[in-house]
Amino acid sequence: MLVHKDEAKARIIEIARGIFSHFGFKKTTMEEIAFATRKGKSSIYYYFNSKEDIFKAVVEKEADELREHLQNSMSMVLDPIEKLKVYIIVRMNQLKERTNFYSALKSDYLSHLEFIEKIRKNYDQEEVRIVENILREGVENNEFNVDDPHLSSIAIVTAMKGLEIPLLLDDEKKNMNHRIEKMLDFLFYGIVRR
Amino acid sequence: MLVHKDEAKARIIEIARGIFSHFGFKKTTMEEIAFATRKGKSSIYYYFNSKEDIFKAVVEKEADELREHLQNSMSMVLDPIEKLKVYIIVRMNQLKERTNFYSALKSDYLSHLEFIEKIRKNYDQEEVRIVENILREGVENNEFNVDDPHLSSIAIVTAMKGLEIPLLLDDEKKNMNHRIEKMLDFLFYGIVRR
DNA sequence: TACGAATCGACTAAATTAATCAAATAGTCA
DNA sequence: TGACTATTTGATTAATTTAGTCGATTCGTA
Repeated sequence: MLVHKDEAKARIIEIARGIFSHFGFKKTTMEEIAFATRKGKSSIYYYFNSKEDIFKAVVEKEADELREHLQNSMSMVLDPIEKLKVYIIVRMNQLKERTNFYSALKSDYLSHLEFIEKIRKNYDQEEVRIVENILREGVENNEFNVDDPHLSSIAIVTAMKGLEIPLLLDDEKKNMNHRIEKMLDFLFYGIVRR
Repeated sequence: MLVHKDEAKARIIEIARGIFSHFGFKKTTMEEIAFATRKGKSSIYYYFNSKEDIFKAVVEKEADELREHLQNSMSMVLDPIEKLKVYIIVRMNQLKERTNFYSALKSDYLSHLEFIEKIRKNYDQEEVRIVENILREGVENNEFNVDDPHLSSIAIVTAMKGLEIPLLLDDEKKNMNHRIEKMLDFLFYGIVRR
């Protein structure tokens, strides 16, 4: 019964993901989620307390998958320079694939909603930590020349955010990899100990 | 002033088309249309009397374009057999390209709304007339073997509608041309005078 | 049968939204 | 300029929509 319930929840999350990704948080109604899951609206509330909760679960699952993908990719690499490179590239490519989802969120220009911001900030902090760890490793290995890893990691993550915008807005996803490589060159030229 | 106003209307129609095509009629709000056109919501009402009116204008424009495309394609062809073939193929391919628009409409399962049905029926009648004319031509040329062109044209249009559904629902657009050809074979084997 | 798990319909309070209107602003031409 | 029209807008409202609740019903199963 416990397992069964979790299965049902997972199914709701997955179906809701599809709807949220197309219509965004605000425009997605509980009734649609219910209808798509072939349940009554009230049944959904048996599994989740609110629309927000479903949305959080969806985003968390999304984040989990991204996280996992990143960890898998990085687990192979030891050298901090390569690690940072892989991290950024994989991250950007994943984002590229998830563009639909994120652009749907943007289309609620309700994005300012507290809890969305909160989720976002949490995830940003996690990213900063990951990058920071890579930087520290690089400093220890004497490969990086960074005096304030924390501040630097914030700068790098911020730079990545900056690259997200043209990625989400434009459809010039083709030049993207090229642009990322450029940025990496620039970044390393300043960071790597010569 | 008159021209200027029409330009503004045309611009609103075009921008609204984009929003409708993504969110469907119901989920699209006047405020969004206004925001996207960089106008106040009330300004939109200066150009259109209602949301319905905007939607009608959008659909009409869409239909006009399809019509024009069909006429262009058919103007080249004289033989009724070829004409019918071209008509069906072009029509289905156009529909394929416009799938986004139509599938957004489906996602309002408010599609039942009277006026959407009405628009649809009007357009269906027009299609029946076109096909009917082609059939009559074919009968006169002694190429077709059809005793009731009107009824037959309804049958053919209905068959095309039948093909629309898998086209809209599935994403197997690849097999589509193949399927259309099959249908045409079947159709002609029964229709063409041997 | 009994008992908890799951579903559902009916309902409400709150939020959203289409449409209106009167007032403000921009544009034009004599 | 000033008078007149075209356009835009903010405030408002009436109607609709929707998130969330609750009590009742059905399902599964032991």
